[in-house]
Amino acid sequence: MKIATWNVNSLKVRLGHVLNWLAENPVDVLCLQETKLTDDKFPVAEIEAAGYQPLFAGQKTYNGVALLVRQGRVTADVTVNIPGFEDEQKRVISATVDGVRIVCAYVPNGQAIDSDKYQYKLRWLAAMRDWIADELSRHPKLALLGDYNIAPEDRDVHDPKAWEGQVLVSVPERAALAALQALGLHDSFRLFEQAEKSFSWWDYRMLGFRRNAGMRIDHILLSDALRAACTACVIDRAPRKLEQPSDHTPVIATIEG
DNA sequence: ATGCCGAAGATACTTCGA
Repeated sequence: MKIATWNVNSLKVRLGHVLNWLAENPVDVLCLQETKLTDDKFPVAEIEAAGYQPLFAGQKTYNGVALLVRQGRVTADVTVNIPGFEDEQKRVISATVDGVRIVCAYVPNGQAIDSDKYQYKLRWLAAMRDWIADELSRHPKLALLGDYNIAPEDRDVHDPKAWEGQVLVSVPERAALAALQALGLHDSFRLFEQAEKSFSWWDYRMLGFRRNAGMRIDHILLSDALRAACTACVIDRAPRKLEQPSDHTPVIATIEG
């Protein structure tokens, strides 16, 4: 089984990239973030024609998440957002696919340490932790994929000095990510030998991609059972080189069995 | 160089992203 995550920064603009990528990379599940589409605008026909079943929860302008599940996979128990956590913003969609619990998450950005949005980010992450603890008790095979808006370590940041103490790397955010991992979730990317300065997002400004001035903020966390079966995790930089790219690029994990 | 780029709602700019 191959599972992937990609913040597309508008599915309307990036639909062609997504369809081309799926043709080249026929993963079993692709998790999308920042679709920025209300559900009535979701390109259902195009996704189905590409051989995928779409599950989605969107809103106008901001956020929006989707799961594209390869046709033939058995899908059950679709959940939108974090149960019990009141939230207008559409940031989570989950489903059980061939017995694996897939959680697709778009973690709040946080904007700045002194902003309300940062407090919301920390509250959101605490609610996510509590809910995932519950989910793990029901689903030993669980993968939490998405745009975490957190760089776990300094080696995941192009210029740690410049970013020190800022949003995406601050101590409370990293502690919130560590609290998720303490439930028994593992950063699949770090299970394997990886190139230095491996990133999943680059700023559109200041020639970020050309200078490889990026961050690794898109992650695939795997439960113990899935970690044991994981044979690879890679970042695919190719879509970031296309015309009119998303600022994020896909991350893919391979799980045997 | 966070006044930079890009998307979206709107229609002259603003908000937000990371």
